[in-house]
Amino acid sequence: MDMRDRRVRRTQHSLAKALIALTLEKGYDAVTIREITERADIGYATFFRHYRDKDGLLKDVLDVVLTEFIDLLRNPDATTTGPLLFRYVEQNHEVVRVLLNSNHLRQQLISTATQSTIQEYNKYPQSKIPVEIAAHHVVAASISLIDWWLEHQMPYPAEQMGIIYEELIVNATNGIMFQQPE
Amino acid sequence: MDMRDRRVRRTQHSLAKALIALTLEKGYDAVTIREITERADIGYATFFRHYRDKDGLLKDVLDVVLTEFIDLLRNPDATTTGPLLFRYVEQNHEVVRVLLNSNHLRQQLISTATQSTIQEYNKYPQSKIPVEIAAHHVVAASISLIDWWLEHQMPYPAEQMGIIYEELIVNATNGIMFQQPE
DNA sequence: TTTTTATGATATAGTGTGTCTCATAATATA
DNA sequence: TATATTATGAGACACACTATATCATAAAAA
Repeated sequence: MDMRDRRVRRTQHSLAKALIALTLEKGYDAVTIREITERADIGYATFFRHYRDKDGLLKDVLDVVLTEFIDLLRNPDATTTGPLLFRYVEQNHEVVRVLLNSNHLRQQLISTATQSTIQEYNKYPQSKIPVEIAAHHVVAASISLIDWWLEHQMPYPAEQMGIIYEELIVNATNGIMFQQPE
Repeated sequence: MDMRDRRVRRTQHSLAKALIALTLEKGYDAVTIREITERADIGYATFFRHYRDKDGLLKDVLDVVLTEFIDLLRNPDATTTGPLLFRYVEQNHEVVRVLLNSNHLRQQLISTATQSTIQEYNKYPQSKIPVEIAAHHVVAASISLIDWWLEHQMPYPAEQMGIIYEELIVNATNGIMFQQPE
């Protein structure tokens, strides 16, 4: 499919917008391809000329955000600040909600970011707690916190959530992992 | 359906075992009712004489474990010890894996246990971090840790996981929530 | 042994997926 | 602008799964 063709861009854009809207309304699993094409006002068969199945469309929609998001979640030391992370989530809140609603992509996000964090932790002295567990804990807890925030209609500002994130997750874990170096 | 009838007990038990086995093999969502009845060697139509749908069977299978599990997850202060929690998970690891594999029941577990934990936290002095956030953090992180342990074939003994749970989650969070009372 | 009832087998209607074909309209290109 | 290209819409189709209904039979309770 030639993305320079205006029709192709229009079709894929309509399908993407419909998937996001429907997923926010009733959850990813409950959305059917028929509904997507009806909402997008696109022929049913046309869907399969662009994507293998529903997951194919989802992957395409979230490709960019998934990469950026993983970058923000790795290195939970000094590289990324909490407020930065939560401002990003706020700006992309619809797409991030769709992302976290998908079991498969959520797990992919966690395992990729965990691997990065393990590398980061291995640079520093060890602790009683296995690095793989601490890394998974930090990443999974971060996603849980973001998920809670989005599912509760973002009741606190992004700056405050960023500070809470740093205290409750980053500092709390680092305090246990890297206790007084001498 | 009369549970005193031997045939009823046999049918429901076969369906339950088949659901657990198939879910562990390929994930809950991928399991069809046809597969369940074939694996259980039960007529397809018979399934619906006992359960409305797949979720109905799942609910029945996990009813007891869900209740016990919620009790173990609430009150993360002194009532439940980490080793006790992880020994329980170990003894019921197959059913717990099925439980955590279901989006719906996982969320129900988190929100119920979170509510209990909020009550517990409200007995003590406040902190900069909202109680609802801290409670959700503790519960969600506990489940993430358990999930990691089960999905990695329980590489560490339950006792050690219990200690890690207390350090990484309970103590770390309480240390931030209830900093020196004087 | 007799009565009750859960089960198996089968048919059926409804819904969603994924593929295919053909006429048409939108687009790119010369 | 004219022409060739190609994405689209509409419809038919095979397939899989859900959910319900019926009836003879086997298993259980009484």
